[in-house]
Amino acid sequence: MEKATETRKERIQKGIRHRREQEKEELRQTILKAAGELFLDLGYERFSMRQLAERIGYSATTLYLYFRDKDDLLFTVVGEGFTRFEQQLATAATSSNDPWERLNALGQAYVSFGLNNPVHYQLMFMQRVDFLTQSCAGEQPRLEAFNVLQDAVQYAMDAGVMKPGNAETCSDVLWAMMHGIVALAISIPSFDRERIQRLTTVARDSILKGLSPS
Amino acid sequence: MEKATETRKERIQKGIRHRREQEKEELRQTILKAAGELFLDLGYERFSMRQLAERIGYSATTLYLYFRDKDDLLFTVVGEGFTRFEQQLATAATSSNDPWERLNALGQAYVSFGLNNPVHYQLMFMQRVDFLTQSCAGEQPRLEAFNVLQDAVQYAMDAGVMKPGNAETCSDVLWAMMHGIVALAISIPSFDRERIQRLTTVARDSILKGLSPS
Amino acid sequence: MEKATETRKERIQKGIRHRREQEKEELRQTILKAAGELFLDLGYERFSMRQLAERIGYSATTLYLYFRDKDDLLFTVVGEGFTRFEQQLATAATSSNDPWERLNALGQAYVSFGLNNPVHYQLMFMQRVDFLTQSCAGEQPRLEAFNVLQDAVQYAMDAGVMKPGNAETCSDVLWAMMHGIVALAISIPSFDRERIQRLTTVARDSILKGLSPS
Amino acid sequence: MEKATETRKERIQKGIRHRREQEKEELRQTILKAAGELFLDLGYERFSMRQLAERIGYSATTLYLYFRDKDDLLFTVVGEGFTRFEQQLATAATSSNDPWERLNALGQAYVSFGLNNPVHYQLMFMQRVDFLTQSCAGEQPRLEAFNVLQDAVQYAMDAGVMKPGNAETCSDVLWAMMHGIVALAISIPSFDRERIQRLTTVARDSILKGLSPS
DNA sequence: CATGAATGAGTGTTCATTCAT
DNA sequence: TATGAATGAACACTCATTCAT
Repeated sequence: MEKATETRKERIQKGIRHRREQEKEELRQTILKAAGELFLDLGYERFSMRQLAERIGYSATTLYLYFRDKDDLLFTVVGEGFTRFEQQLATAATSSNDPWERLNALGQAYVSFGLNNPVHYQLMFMQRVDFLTQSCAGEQPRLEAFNVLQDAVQYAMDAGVMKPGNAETCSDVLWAMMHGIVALAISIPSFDRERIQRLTTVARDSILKGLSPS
Repeated sequence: MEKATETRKERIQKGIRHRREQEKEELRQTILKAAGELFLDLGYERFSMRQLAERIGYSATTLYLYFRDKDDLLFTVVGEGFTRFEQQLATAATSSNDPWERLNALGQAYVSFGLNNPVHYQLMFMQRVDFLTQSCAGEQPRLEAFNVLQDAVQYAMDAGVMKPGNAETCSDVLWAMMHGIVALAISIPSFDRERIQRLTTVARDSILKGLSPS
Repeated sequence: MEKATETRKERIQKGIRHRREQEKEELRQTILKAAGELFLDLGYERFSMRQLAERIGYSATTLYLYFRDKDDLLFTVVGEGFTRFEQQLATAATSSNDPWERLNALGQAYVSFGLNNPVHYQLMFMQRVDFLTQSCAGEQPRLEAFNVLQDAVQYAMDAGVMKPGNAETCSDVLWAMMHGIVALAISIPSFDRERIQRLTTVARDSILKGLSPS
Repeated sequence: MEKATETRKERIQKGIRHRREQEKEELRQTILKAAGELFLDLGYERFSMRQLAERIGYSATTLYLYFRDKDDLLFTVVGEGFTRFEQQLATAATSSNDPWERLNALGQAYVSFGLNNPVHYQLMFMQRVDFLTQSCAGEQPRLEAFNVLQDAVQYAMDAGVMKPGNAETCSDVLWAMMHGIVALAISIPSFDRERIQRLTTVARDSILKGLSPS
């Protein structure tokens, strides 16, 4: 009977623990979400822990229960962005077996991610590039996300639809093109949606044609 | 003799005045140089007048003898960069009458400027784009520097060596390509000199081929 | 029993909360008191938050937990003074139905307030008169405190014990007399208690006699 | 002949010296005048040596050739005010042999000085009373300026037109009345010229009547 | 006589962070 | 778990003042 009681207690405790963890995770997500919005509102430099706390209705101290310090919070936000980024690239990379279509999908995914997540994109590729290059403890370097691009290039070369050459270099060209587009779109107000659309289209056609075997 | 003496005095005073102005100008340049580096190290917001002062070995107060405030200092740094940038683009734009060579020269000039002046480039195009878009008092908007690029594109289209289309869009494609190259080169350490060299070469060949009439 | 325990907990928590609020209020009052003294010592502009902090043995940052900024702090100090001032005048104004006694009581109250609260008086009427004239948000202008004086004058005129005339002007005369006495008493050390006493007595007798119907 | 030559030299030097002293004195006066205006424009606290220098077109350093420091300059400005103040009171004190007219003239002179020289009056009697009470080296204390007032009161008492009593106290009453009027006029915007005029008239009539023998 | 260059001390204010509860 | 209280460090900027020339 004692055993049973203990089991029951355990079960209850387990349940409580589970609920608590869930609640904790929920607040954590709330913080991360609000942090992203605040970055968007105030820009990277003006972002402050106090304002973040005020926005979510908790005390500033509470934030430190979930993140070691400001950089830890920031790193997590960026990390989240990378995860989504990698997922979307990976999805695009497997969307088609046609080499051109695959590359096209990758480009589309890249630019879309940048335009739809300007805050994260800026943090990841423009303001805190250090997070990109120095991998966090125990994880693969974030830079490897671009292997899928290089693989797709190699795939296209092997298939003979792209003129042969250094796959890394070709991949770099594509990356530079995409990054240039997103960076300009994010930074410069006069690049409105339509101008970006035209730019993207012509860039894609040109670059693909340029990389085709002559 | 009195006259002569006075003349000598005058000459001496002139010399002194000249030396003083020169010293003043030297310190001004020292400040600007150090400011650029510090801006690059820390970003705009974290850049601090005190740190700058300490770095050049002067008191913080002294900085205000040379620049009205932080923004004035930054604006001057960026402004200098723009002036050099525009000059180099303009030189490139008149270097040849052959449309392709002209575009090529422009691209070369753009990328070279970025690689040789990473501090200014980041400030101009990556961190304080607001200075690019909102022209300073009484001057043309800095954005017009890119008219030379668009003009060169139009020139190539008119000459029939580039496939016809929207000159602005084609110019945007070139700009995005160049900006992407420079931005990656500046931000990401693994982009060493040779990798950039290969990237630049392939990018130029591809993009020009891609924009040629089919 | 559980219930009882909870109740006890609650009572304790309530007590703690109460004590905290009390401590907080105490520090607030400490700040206000020290601020008044420092304002008086240094004048408004030379008054500094840092010096105040040092004087009360707290860090400067702490002050901002209790007052939004320097002006808020000052405004609170002055506002407190006004409240007490108005109360004392109001009490005096209702102390008697005899017109002369009422005026006398008002004068007594005014001068007493000034002599007993030199810090507040100086802030209110000598250094930050702007707070007097421009009413704070949503409140009546502080200047209306003097309506009681003018009313008492009108009351005396209506009763025929004061020679008829412009009530505002007569009220101004009384105000000027009282303000002059307090200002000299506060500012000039050689005006000791006895000299002030003699001055006040003669001033009262003279001014009342002077305002009587001939 | 040598002697004559020397005499001539001396005369010339004397002349030069004289001219120099004159120029020096002129600049000194220029500074003092500008200082007064700047006090009026900015108020006592915001007054700054740099702005004063800029206003007169000299370098800030130059001010220190004429005044030891800011307080010295301030003291001189106040001292000038006192000199004018004393002169005007003295003139009024000798304007008539009729006791009432003399007192009246003194009151008029006092209030006029305050209204016409609000900057100096504020410095002298409201903001830097320390200059009033602590006499500067080798001079009589400024407070003695009020002896003329007390003498006039005594004169009136001796003549039997003012009710007998303590001359100092009666003088204090008059001073308080006058100071109150000027202080309110200077500090409170709603005291416009006409209101002050009415106030002054009634105050004079009342106080004089009040002080008359019953 | 006059000044340009320079500075230390100080201002109000915000920040990330800690600690006791 | 959450927080209120508190703080040291830093920020941009202004001031009165000095010193060599």
